[in-house]
Amino acid sequence: MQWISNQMIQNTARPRGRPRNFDEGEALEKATQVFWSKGYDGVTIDDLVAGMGVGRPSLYSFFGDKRTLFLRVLRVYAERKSTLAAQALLSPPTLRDSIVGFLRYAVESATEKGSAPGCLLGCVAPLVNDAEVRKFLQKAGAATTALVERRFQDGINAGEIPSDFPVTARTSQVMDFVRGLSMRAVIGAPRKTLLKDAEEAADLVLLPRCGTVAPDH
Amino acid sequence: MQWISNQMIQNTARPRGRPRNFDEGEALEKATQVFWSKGYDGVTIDDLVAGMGVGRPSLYSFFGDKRTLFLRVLRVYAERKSTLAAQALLSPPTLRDSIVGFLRYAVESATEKGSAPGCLLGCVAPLVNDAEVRKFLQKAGAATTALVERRFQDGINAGEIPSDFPVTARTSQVMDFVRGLSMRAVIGAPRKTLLKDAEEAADLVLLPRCGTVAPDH
DNA sequence: CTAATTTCGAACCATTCCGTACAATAAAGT
DNA sequence: ACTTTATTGTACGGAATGGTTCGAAATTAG
Repeated sequence: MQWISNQMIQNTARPRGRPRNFDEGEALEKATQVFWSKGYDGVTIDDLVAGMGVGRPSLYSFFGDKRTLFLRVLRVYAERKSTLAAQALLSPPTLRDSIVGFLRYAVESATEKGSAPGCLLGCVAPLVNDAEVRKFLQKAGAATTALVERRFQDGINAGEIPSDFPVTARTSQVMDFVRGLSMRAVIGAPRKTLLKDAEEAADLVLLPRCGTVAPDH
Repeated sequence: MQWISNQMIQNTARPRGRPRNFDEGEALEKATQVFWSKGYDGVTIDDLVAGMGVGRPSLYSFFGDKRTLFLRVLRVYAERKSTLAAQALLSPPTLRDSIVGFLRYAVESATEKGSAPGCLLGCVAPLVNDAEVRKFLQKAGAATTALVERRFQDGINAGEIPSDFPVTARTSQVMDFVRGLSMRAVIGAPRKTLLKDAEEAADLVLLPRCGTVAPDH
């Protein structure tokens, strides 16, 4: 009975020919770092070859050209990041901790040691002059925006904020803060500063409407 | 006495040899557009030659290489923009109009028809991997931050906001909104949306401290 | 009109870069 | 062992790119 063992016990049914010299996931991870640190237009194929540890012909045959690879990188990056963001946003019991956690996560991932500063989705991809990339970014942005908005709604339902809380406005403000904090990370703002500002931003967007400042005289 | 007329009446003392075929200021303006629309790494010398209307050897002899030209473009762009931003910020009599005007200007210049979306300083320059560029951006950012902060202080002195108004926090929040709104312009958000959000952002940052939302249960 | 000065435009060269072709290699199937 | 299949590494041809050279053009000084 041991003749099928390979396919049955493990899922490692060795394909057929010479085995690959790289792990697809790791290679994509490396590619992410390359694009992230050098920007789309700044990377050459040789950068990717060197950074991914994949031979040039293999790169083309498995990942296509630069644009195709970038779109794929973008998708897996967005997938992972969106998961973690949702986790940071939906795990805490209180609304304030959710918003703080969400913004803190944005800052932490934008100032991670060993990665490039900023955010691939929020800072570098927007500058790629490509309709499909733009479309993807709009879609991804709308998705996380919806997530934040829902969290605010839950906060209303839980009575943490009044029912007349301006949810949509505050939601896009949270998103703008994410963008602003990420961009500041890119130009070298220290993590500590950004973390403090993230907290203060959360406090701000949670402020209840209490009568606009008097626009008198 | 008419032999000095050229130098005295006009300031057009024709240098000596063949006259230039381009206006330096206009050429820099065109270069700005090129960098702005294609990003630093995305532009080639030929792009600049085509976009500026300056021959390739002239470009090198008058503006140096790409990096040098970019730094110069950055400086004149920052100069102009900072002037207009200060004007938008300091002209209105009320604090609210100042903040609204400031954010509106950011949105309008980031969604100008005929120019690339976003902001050369806020969106494309940060991605340039260059120490001098980064330093310049930090300096420019600090300068406009100081401008906003001073406007808040004036608002306190004028009694428009309470004296315990958290000036520094709100200032960096205004700056983050500028960045966020600009980035959204880059990914294609319509001007109308951004203008509305700018106004709401101004309302938010002007909100007086009125007790944080209860972090109970 | 001639000489001197400055800029322009075409062309050029070396380098980088992209995408692919081809033979060598490493495995599985028979 | 021999064939088949799949991947790797070298290496290549063509295109693009960066920076410069050089003669022609345009203008002023004498």
